[in-house]
Amino acid sequence: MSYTLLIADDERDIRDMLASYFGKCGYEVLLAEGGREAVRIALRGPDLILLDVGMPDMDGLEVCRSLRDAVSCPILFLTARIEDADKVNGFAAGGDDYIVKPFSLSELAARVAAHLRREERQTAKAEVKFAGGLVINYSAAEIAYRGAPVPLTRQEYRIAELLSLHAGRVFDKEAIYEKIWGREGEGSSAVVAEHVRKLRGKLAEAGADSPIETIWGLGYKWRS
Amino acid sequence: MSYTLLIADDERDIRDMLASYFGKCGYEVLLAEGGREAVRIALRGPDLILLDVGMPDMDGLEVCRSLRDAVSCPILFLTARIEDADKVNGFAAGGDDYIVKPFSLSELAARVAAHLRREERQTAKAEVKFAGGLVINYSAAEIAYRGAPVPLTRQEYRIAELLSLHAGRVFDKEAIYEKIWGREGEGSSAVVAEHVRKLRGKLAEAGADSPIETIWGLGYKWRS
DNA sequence: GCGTTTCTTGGACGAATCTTGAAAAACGGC
DNA sequence: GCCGTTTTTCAAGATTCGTCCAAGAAACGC
Repeated sequence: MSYTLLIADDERDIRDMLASYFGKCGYEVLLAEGGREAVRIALRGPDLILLDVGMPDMDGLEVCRSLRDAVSCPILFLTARIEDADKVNGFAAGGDDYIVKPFSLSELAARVAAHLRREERQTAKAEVKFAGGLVINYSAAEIAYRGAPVPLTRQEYRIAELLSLHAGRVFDKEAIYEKIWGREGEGSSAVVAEHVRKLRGKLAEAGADSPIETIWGLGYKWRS
Repeated sequence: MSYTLLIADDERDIRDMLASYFGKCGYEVLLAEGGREAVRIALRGPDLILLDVGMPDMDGLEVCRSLRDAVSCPILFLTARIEDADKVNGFAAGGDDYIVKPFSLSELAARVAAHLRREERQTAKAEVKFAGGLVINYSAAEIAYRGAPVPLTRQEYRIAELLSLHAGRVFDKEAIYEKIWGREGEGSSAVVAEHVRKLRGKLAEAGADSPIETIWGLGYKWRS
């Protein structure tokens, strides 16, 4: 399961450098060249956002403020401004970390990983009950309906896991494919659709009414 | 609701200074003079832990490792060690932040607040409320009026999303078309107008008075 | 190796959605 | 109040999207 980063910086060199570095680390990378673009792309739901503070069209702080209510992922500022007051402003805008250029890539990577790990720790409960008698045991990778385990294949389970962990959030088929397969693919949407069909079939067979809803033209979501 | 911090440092001056500062900020403060004591007190479940790396009886990293599975709160390292490798070690040990001495109190306070805020955000839904009882949940791609979701099609939702994110700004029809369809088109204005009509219709049907205003000769805007 | 399970791909169908064109209404300047 | 322009409305055709099925490919356990 791969994480998606959104990197927003107006300087092409930095953007490319970060993209290639995190790409090599196994992350999916989305790029934005400016603040407005960052806001738009952020709605695709990255797992973490790296935001340059000084961008010409829309200030990073401003981007952060306008996103804060809409997306819940960690937002890390990158900046050359070193003053305390600047840092405090960054946090006040809703940022989760403030990294001063020039930064070392290893430290940046460690911080990114730490924030992602924290996100995961939040949701790392062994067992979660969902409406309708469905219970998912994430550590055992098992879904049960009224005590009886539902036999799922790997991809089916992973899709259920992804959607259920973010219950209520809409994922389009490409996003699901990228998260689970860790790469982009052309026939991705058909593959995902097929697995969702199987998954629904097995859940229905077990007697549960499927918690996976189709949002026409947008994707799937786990009923919350 | 006041948060409880655990501050672990073997130097009495620093401990007292931090305790008094965060005490004034309204936090409950627990103090530990060494690593072993920190582990013991941490089990009382503070909301956040400030951990000195260099303590005589038990290294901060060690403390962190032994706590990580037991407590899920953020752990912030305080240290004079500035090397990248040290920082990376800190994060690898399960730390959530790494703050180099001498640090400014305002920055430290901002970081503490950011980590606590993040904990809280986990439970909060990502929703934005607009005037007139309209609520948009961007991650669920859903618009609700007085709790009842308004069934929108893809393009309708996207237009609402675009306009609401930049409430108050006027978009002409070509601009909307380019943002959403990602290309230029000739009949674009008619297409957009049609979708806006449908969108208004559905919002009106749900009972909400449409937040989309027509600026004659210029385009549309979301009432702010 | 061999058989079984799981994954992936392609195509057909129906339904939901999008787009288009033309006519009616609204607006603003004069 | 009239006229050109812009917006709104309506209905029908075109397109996209999701579901389903079946068969081939790949991975897996033994």
